[in-house]
Amino acid sequence: MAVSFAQIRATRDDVFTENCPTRVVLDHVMSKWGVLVLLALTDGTLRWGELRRTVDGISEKMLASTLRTLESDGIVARTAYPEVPPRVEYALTPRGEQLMVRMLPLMEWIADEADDIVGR
Amino acid sequence: MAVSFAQIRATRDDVFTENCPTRVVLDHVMSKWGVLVLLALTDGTLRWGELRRTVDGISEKMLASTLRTLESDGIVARTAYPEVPPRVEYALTPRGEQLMVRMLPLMEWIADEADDIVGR
DNA sequence: CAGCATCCTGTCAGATACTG
DNA sequence: CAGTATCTGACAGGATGCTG
Repeated sequence: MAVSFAQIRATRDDVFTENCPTRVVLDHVMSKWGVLVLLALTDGTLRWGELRRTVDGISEKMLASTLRTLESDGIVARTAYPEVPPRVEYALTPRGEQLMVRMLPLMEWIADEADDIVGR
Repeated sequence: MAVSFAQIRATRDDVFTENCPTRVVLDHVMSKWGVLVLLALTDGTLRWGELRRTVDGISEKMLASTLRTLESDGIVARTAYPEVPPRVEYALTPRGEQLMVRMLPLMEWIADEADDIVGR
């Protein structure tokens, strides 16, 4: 295995402690809707309505709160154009891209194995 | 970027659809306690009590249900020894190790960036 | 020691309606 | 179009007590 957990723990010993920053980021980024929104943005900028349609089943409320969280974490960038009708675009920031580079192999594996795991 | 989301989507077009296997596995594996338990098991077998102490803040109920889910997904293996007092050990299965190989780089990045993201 | 059964509660998330 | 506001129910999750 390329990197062991002990290695992570060596540089940061509070990964398992409640209320440590790692857990907070973990909850934002690995949340049910968080991953799906990030995944949707991986291939490029999307508008609010496109996101809503792409992430099947997400409510407006959850989309809004997910986007706000990811934006305040500096993972997603929001750009509003002063037009009528309004146009707002969402994209990954450089930090968000760094994140997705690491998350995509994981997603790819899950997508491949899912049928076997759930058992169909 | 090594792998794009479009690439995943090409082999599996239902990633964004509700109630598809991918979403189920995603919910199990990326759940709040799921990741932490998996992380704890990455460096080797642990007993129930060790897991409980390692994953700070987890309740017995959540530990039990998390382990049952991961076991039924074939990601974690449970071994009970017929002794008094009872001894039960949990370890990653080969499938679980495959998963963690892909999750560790992500965890490492999150652990590194967490302080910056949360802003301390 | 390693759990399960039960009860209880707070939060999250869905539905609906409204607005700049 | 891109949201916000409010209400409500469901369920995640905690506390407690018990058992093989």
